[in-house]
Amino acid sequence: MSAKDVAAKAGVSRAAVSRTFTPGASVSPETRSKVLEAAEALGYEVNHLARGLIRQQSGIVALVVAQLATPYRSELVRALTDQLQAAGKVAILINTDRSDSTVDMALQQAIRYRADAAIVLSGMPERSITELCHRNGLRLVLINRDDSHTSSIQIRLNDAEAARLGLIAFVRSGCKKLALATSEAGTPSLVAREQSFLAEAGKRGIDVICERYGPTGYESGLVLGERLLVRPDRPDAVFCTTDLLACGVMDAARHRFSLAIPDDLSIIGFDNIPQAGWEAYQLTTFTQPVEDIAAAAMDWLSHTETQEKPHVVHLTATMAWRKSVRSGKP
Amino acid sequence: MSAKDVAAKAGVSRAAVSRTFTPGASVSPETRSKVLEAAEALGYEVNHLARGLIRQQSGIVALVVAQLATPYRSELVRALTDQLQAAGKVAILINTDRSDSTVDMALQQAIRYRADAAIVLSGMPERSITELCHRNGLRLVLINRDDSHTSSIQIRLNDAEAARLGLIAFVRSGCKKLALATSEAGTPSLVAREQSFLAEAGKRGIDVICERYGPTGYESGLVLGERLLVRPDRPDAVFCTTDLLACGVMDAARHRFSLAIPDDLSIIGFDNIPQAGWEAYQLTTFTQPVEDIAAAAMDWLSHTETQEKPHVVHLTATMAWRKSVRSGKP
DNA sequence: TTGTAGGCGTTATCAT
DNA sequence: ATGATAACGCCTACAA
Repeated sequence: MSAKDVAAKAGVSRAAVSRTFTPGASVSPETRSKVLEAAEALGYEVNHLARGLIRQQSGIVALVVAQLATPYRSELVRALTDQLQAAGKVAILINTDRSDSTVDMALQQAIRYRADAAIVLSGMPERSITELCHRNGLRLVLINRDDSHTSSIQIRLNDAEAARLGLIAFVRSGCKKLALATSEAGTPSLVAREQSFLAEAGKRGIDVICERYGPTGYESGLVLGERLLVRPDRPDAVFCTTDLLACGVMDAARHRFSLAIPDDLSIIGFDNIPQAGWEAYQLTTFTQPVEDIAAAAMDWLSHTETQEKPHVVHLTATMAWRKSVRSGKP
Repeated sequence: MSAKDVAAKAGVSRAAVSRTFTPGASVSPETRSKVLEAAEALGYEVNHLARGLIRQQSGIVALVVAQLATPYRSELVRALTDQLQAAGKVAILINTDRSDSTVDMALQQAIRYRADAAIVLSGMPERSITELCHRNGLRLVLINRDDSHTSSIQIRLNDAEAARLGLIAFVRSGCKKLALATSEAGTPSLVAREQSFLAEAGKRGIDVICERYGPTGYESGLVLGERLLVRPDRPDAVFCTTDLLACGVMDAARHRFSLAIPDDLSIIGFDNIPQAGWEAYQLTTFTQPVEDIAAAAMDWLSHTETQEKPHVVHLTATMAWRKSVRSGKP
């Protein structure tokens, strides 16, 4: 089942077989068809391990991700694999849920398989590992990460501007008592949203109740909702740094406090996960441009000229208006 | 950055380097440490492409999946990659959303990278491709698929028994007018659930309204709910072959027909996706044993003795009682 | 325990 | 256009 076997069966040299499977190589139509026929008969498939070895590029791209089962993450991974495949590459998926140091482990694994690039969706690689990647010719795509380094690209969102718009929406709709709900994850994008919301409020002299709890998931939202709504100075608007948190807050408001949304409480989230559009939520939020993110990564990967200066791409999450913010005037 | 470089720096032979990185090889502690030191200094990592080439096993396992962004699928993929990594393997993710023939393309890709195995979560490989996999030593794990073949394992659920239990639950709670909602996907597990529900109803002389529409997602559930609830003989219980469909049906009932669940309408789903546990749904459903599924796959993969007889593993989805079925007596 | 030599399946270079 | 030959980086007898 190797090229040698095919060559023997077709009565040609191994080189001829190789050329047949190399786009743009010079083979006569006759030998080509002889080779193809023999390959078909033998069930031959080119060995990409061997090919990668000699070509010095494997065609492999590593996807480093935590919390894959989360709506936004799975959507992004889907978009990424989709576009990667369309470009003739193959994705290896590395899960970093177990421990925090595993982002570095993941990158090491990527190096061992001589991946052409690694796309990091979660966690933060150590500087030393980043360096190691660079030395091993592993290009890095950092999505919503902070650290920058040569031979890598960062893809960023307009988190700050979005959060600012969220605050303005609350103010315009006449909300008086504003709150912010976030998790303890402290990832760059979450922090950016939080700080920008707070900063804009401060600029306008508005007080914001700030609550922070647990991991970034639905259950944390439930807890955050409870904490916020039990207060004597109950807020009438909550900006959640994530849709999952927002869903939790909404459910807490409705089912534990019998509040109506948006009449008693306005909510804004971030990500625009599928559930945000479900009838039960109809959440006003910001859309993660997953296809654009994937496209930006692909675009940079296809530009093989390894620019030495760090590269940053800014993408924008646009507001998706639904029904979780009341439209009344002050 | 190859073993040769490390050997030179450490003043030993290439073989010594190789042995240092091969668990259970005989190296003296002194040479070992010399090698490790040199490797560290040079940033050396074993090339798994080359290793796979000579060992005849790459350590790669392909995950073939469609609709990755769906809650159940992403959960399963997470469990699979997790356990794969724990076993020292690496997962390549192949997305088959684009066209139907791409399951075969996916398997071809897996062969080209000399994957040790492929785990198929979606779609159905052609018989000829299955054969090709076998010839290329690619072991196949089929999850909830029909076709069987030598050198492959099937992992199945108790779909039929679960559906039967669902019907019994409806009957016991005094529901009179039963319905079944499913998609047009026609995958083996969906069909099994549907037919078993219908069969048990038939055995008891109960009529079931059967509605089928679109892909297996929330939006289809909305449509199915609408169709079912607009009927003059409106059902008071709906078995949905999937939680996503169930959520859609529930939302249609509540928001388009102002029905209360479970008082006016009882619902049972399947999968136990995270959303089924959300306060807004509290859906009674059947739990996909994702960790067990992954464990079963891993277990079979670790047994390297390639049994020639096709192997089938049966796992059970247990009922998760929540609040979408009324508990009243007839 | 250590080093030497051969081969895994490709592709690239160089003749022909 | 085709075929021989070297090389990619590694592992594994085999011999020392």
